[in-house]
Amino acid sequence: MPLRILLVDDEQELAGAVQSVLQRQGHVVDVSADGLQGWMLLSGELARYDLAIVDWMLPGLSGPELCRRARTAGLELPLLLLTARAETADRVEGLDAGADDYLSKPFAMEELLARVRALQRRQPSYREPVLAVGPYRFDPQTGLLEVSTAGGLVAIPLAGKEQQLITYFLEHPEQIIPGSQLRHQLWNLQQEPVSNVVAAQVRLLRRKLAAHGLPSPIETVPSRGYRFLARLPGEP
Amino acid sequence: MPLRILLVDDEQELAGAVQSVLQRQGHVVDVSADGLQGWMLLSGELARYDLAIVDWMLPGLSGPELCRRARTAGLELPLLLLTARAETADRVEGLDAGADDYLSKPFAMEELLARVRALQRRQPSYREPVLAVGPYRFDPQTGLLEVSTAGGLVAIPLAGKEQQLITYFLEHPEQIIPGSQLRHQLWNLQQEPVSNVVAAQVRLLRRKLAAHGLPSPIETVPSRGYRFLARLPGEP
DNA sequence: GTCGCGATGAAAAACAGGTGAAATCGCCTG
DNA sequence: CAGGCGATTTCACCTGTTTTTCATCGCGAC
Repeated sequence: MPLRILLVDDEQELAGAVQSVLQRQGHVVDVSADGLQGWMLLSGELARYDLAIVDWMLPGLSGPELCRRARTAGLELPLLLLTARAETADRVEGLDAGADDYLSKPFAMEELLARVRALQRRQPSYREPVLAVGPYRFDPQTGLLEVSTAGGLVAIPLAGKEQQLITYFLEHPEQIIPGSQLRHQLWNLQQEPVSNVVAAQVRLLRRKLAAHGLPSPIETVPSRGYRFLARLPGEP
Repeated sequence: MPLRILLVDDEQELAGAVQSVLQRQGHVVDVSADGLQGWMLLSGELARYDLAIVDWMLPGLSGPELCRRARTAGLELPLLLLTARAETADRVEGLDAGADDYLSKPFAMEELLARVRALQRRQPSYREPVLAVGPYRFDPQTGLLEVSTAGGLVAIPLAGKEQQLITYFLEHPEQIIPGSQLRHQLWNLQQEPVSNVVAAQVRLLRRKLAAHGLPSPIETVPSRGYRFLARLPGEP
């Protein structure tokens, strides 16, 4: 439910406000003030974004151009263009460039949020599938993690961040995931590296599982990261 | 996983900070304050770099020019350009010059780290192959060194530096490797010569193998260096 | 012998993560 | 609006491991 959002806008003040509003909604937001840099972030492997909000006028690379590039590169995420102009001609150009929606400044935050919600719902990627790996099954709809053990099925309600965390783990089972990577995807870039949020959150998740009598599927690989084991101790 | 990085930047303070942050990530970093010297290091045989981070404005040789030279010389390592905020207009030039990514100053360290990670992942050489020589097999993914002996297969988990060391040995089997070379590749240049880190680390590795009942494949060639023997004593 | 280089063991330093308690935050309720 | 509540983050501290240093030793070459 929380989205990984890229905001590309060079107007400091507005960008800051939008970022904070979106974050308040629980989303994780990166901000770039430059078109080219925004493109880098979008096309790079830094994080996988669920949505990009792009200003029309940008240094480095214009908004529509950015959209065009994104589409050319085969990126399918929803793109929302911001512009000061309301001309129909512009609108058409923006949509032609691959944007999914369009919002003219000034706009009410409420409207932005509404569009974000709409895009999120409408877009191809609105499948929030149930994630299942080994004995673990997480349903984002209910926020319930179900684990099938020898003794039967255990269902554990997870809190927000715990859900995000387990989602990431279930999407990358058996892989060693550096803590820094988790920090990027679940929290955001441009953040002080001095924080043990990840360790803390991992601990909460482990503890919650333990509270239900389950062994932790999250293994710590010293100095490399964490690994989610797709099987309960005691299976092939 | 740890990279050999060249940082070319003439701003003392920034360079120092970046270096220390990168080192804290386990990377090995050389710093050059001069474009020409940077080029020397990059093109020289002293060390093989996995990544170069180059400032745009440099004495001796400009950042883009350095990139161009590197590409012309057929070097394929990822190049990351640092630019000042104002130079937005000519960023394209940087990319044209062969840079893979760029970052505008000032930037958050966290973002630099993220990009470094991304480049590392994105670049052509993202296959971290399993190294195998004779009876030795090292899987960087798991950090496990597997040795097939007469009695079966022994798997030994290795710590960070041990992994780097064994990697280097497995990449240069049967060759006499001067200690100084190891010090360059695994620690860094411009370091006090008064240190026996290499000997100490070699010893730790030998000891760990011995603890698992294996004879040491690392032979000391007095006053010349070390040699990794690709066979267990008792084979042709 | 003694020089130089590397080996050694012990100790120190640096580090990564884990932990519990406490602070903070957003949100709901009275 | 205050108070409460759970979720999340921070803090200070602890622990085990890894890495480096130090002092010393051994050995072969001169």
